[in-house]
Amino acid sequence: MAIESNNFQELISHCKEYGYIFQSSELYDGLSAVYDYGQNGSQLKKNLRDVWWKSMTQLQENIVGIDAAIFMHPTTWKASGHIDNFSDPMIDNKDSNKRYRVDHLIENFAETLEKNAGESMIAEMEKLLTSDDLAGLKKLIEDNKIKCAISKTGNWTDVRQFNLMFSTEIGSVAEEADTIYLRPETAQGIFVNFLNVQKTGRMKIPFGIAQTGKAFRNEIVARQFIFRMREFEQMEMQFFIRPGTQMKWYEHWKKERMNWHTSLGIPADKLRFHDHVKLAHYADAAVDIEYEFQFGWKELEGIHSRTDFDLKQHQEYSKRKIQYFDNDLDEGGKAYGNYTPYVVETSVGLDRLFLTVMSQAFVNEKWLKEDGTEDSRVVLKIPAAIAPTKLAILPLIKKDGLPEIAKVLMKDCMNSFQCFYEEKDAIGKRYRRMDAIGTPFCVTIDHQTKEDNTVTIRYRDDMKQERILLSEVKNKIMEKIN
RNA sequence: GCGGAAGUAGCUCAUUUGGUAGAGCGAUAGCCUUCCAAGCUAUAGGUGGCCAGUUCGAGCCUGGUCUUCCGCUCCA
Repeated sequence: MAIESNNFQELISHCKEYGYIFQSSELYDGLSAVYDYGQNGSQLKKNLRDVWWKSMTQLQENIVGIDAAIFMHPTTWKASGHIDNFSDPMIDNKDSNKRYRVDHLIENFAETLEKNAGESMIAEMEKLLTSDDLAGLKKLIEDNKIKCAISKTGNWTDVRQFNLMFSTEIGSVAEEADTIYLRPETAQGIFVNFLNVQKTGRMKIPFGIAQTGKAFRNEIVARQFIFRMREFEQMEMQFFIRPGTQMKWYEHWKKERMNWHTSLGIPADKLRFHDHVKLAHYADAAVDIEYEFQFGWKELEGIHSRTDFDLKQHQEYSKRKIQYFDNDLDEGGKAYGNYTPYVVETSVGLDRLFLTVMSQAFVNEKWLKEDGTEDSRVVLKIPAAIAPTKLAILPLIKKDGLPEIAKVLMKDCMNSFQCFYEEKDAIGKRYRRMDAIGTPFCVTIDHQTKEDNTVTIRYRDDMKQERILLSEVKNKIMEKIN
């Protein structure tokens, strides 16, 4: 993969230098793969979340939002399959230092055997996996003389268990405390609330439940800045539908979600669908919307047809009936009656969306001035609707009554959108600072303002300026950010 | 987690074989300035990532550790 690491490095530095993203606990040398959002980053992130929330709830007749807790009953994760499937036994080859998932290693080997021998080996492996017999798995590998593909040796470490879920205790008395997990995905908070929302909201299928929130995964390796973090935020929506209609809705949401990303200003040629070849245990169709980051095409959002797997699992583990009674009539004139709804999920990583927007917005511009010398600026061309600060209000100089006029405008605008006031330094320098944090509009108050009540409005993207009435500033900005 | 590389001021870097750290930019305060960074003055800011060891003496040598980057690996 071609890596333009310089550009990506510049973006990471820029994020820190201009208050977008800091490494967590940097004062204490940082915590690996955990990041904090700074004064500008937190506002951008909030704006992205708000835009998503509005598009998925307010603008949808049949989708409502919830905010489920991060802590959930431990049985949730048994039902969802995370306790069994979210932890993988791994083994390392000591000579090549290559690490394998034990099940992949054995499966690949079994495929090279005759049919019967291979199948009995898989069966043996399944038994050992189910009983968490790590020593037995190692013995199986050694007895069959399974070799590392790179070093060609059988010099293996012990089999070790990697659990991707973080655990902690609930209850302050240690002996009586129960182990609970930090949710590795937000989806289960929706599934366990399906009946609550459906009944109290009198929701009729098809309908959706949306939520945003933190999820936690103890990744073995977490890299690429905020692309893969141990603590991250998901924005997801579970759409509950009549069984048999899943492909229709799957296609519907594929289209909707792709359109949403392009409406955010992400160019279509930097986005693509990537179908999952190997499906997760719950899905009958799955696709990723990928963005072309500097480090390659990577998943931004997942759209999954999850069937009725999750609701059925929770029904089984909770021993409560999770069904929907559908009064609509089918083609034969009969009510559809009771069934477990199918689910189509859309799930986007907020942090990844943030990184996408920043990657797209970050531009290092260079050009020649009239006298032939080079000029440059670093600018974040963040769409005005989501930019952290919308308007900078700048008195040309800090005397002659100009700051007073500027402060009146500031007071008038700050209730409607994020403003920033600055009277220090030359005007060009202030423009550059606003470019660097992505402020789309600057308004400069000068001496002419005192005569005819006009100001200069300067646009970030093309650096063009125009003269407008002071009284029009607020409405003009409101127009541009909506 | 394994292998490789790196870590000096907010940023970019310097400090020629070990002798107790400097610059530019930036920041802050003031002056000057009527529209695209680079006019003047002053000030602040570093226990050289952290902890040990060797040495009379360590930013520089050794070990450990933390973090970052690259490769492997993993990714519901």
